[in-house]
Amino acid sequence: MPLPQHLAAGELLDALRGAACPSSALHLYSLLRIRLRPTDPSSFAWRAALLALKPLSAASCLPLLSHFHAHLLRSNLLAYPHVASSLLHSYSLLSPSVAHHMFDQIPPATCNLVVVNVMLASVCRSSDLASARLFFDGIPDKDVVSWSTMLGCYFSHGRLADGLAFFRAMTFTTQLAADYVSLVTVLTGCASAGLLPPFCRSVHGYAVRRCVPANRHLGTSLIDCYGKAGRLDYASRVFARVPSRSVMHWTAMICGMAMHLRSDEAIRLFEKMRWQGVQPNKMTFTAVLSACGHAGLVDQGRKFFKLMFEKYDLEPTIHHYGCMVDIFAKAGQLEDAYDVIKTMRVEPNIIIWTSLLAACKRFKNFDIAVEGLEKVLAMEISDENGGVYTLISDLYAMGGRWDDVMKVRRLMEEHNVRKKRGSSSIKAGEPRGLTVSKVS
DNA sequence: ATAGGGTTAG
Repeated sequence: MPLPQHLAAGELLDALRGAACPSSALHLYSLLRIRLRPTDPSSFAWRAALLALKPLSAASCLPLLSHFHAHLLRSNLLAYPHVASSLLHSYSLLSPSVAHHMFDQIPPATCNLVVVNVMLASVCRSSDLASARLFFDGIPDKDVVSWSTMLGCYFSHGRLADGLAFFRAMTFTTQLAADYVSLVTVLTGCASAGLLPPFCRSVHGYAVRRCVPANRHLGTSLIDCYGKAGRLDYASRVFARVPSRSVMHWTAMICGMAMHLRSDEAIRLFEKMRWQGVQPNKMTFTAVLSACGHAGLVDQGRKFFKLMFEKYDLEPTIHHYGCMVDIFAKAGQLEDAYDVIKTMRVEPNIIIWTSLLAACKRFKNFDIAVEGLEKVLAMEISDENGGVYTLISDLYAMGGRWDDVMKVRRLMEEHNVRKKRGSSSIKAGEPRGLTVSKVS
């Protein structure tokens, strides 16, 4: 980047806004500081500080950030809540414990609700649900951001019923109007659980009754939620009423179709979207490739996979490779599936190997399974992937490798014991009084 | 006007 020595303060601000890397941001900021030296920290100065802070949380640059922190403290800019909240936000992305420490140092005059909400989000990301709830309960004048942060925390901890109850408490016991972000949060929670359509309908109804302004995020979430809950009719209705459909709307719709095995409709939608000049993104390709997998459309899948990087210049991710392995594996083309794994440019994960192994079992091919068996056994197998042990042991039995069968059976037993103990200890340790009825 | 919560996948 050329040194913009000649730039005026306003132009430096613009350059700072575009700065992508920490060093260029700090460099521009120091130039700006020289420009601003005669004047005291003004609104102009702290705007610059905010812009310089953004790139500092993008990379892992804790030392740089601490350095900048010291400067902000010296120049008294940290007294501005805007600056303090941004710095806290940057810290919380790099190191939650440092963020916590900084929060304790913030003087009361600076610590407004925005600062507190940033800290709440940090606690939600890095602590357990109980600590987050304790922090939330301690906030005196909660606003809609405090509530939606806590709401998202329930869902990210997999506590769907509690999340929904919390949402109801928010709408019934406070005067706060849910905005589109809180609705997107609750809809995403419903969607990830594949919850029954009534939940989506009641959230949708709330949005209509309370005239929450429709925007593309809300529309996308509604389509996504209805689609995943299996109400493709409702999803289509929302989709049809979107004035200018973005790639996110299309993708949510295609995904819903793919998920409920309406593969030909998913593919038709995909082609229609392209025909209307909308550029598919990585998610769109994941959705359409999974549709091909479900329907056993090998050639279509191959075609779309090629299209993705040849026409749209998108680098395949592990999800796309996973879809391709699935497409070949389900069709019994085990060599092709194995070939994808061997040539892919990402490290294959347990899902991908499992997909191949399941097909090897179904099509009785031990030779192709051998490498996968060893790879999977070398991986960390989480409780939710526990079923893979049975698959592995069945495959070894199929190959006549009885020593390995015994070895896996032993691993399985250890795994089961650990699993049982683990889940019971979590239940016992869980705080009880943490229900929404406590919310005033 | 400027800071904080959400973003689709197997």
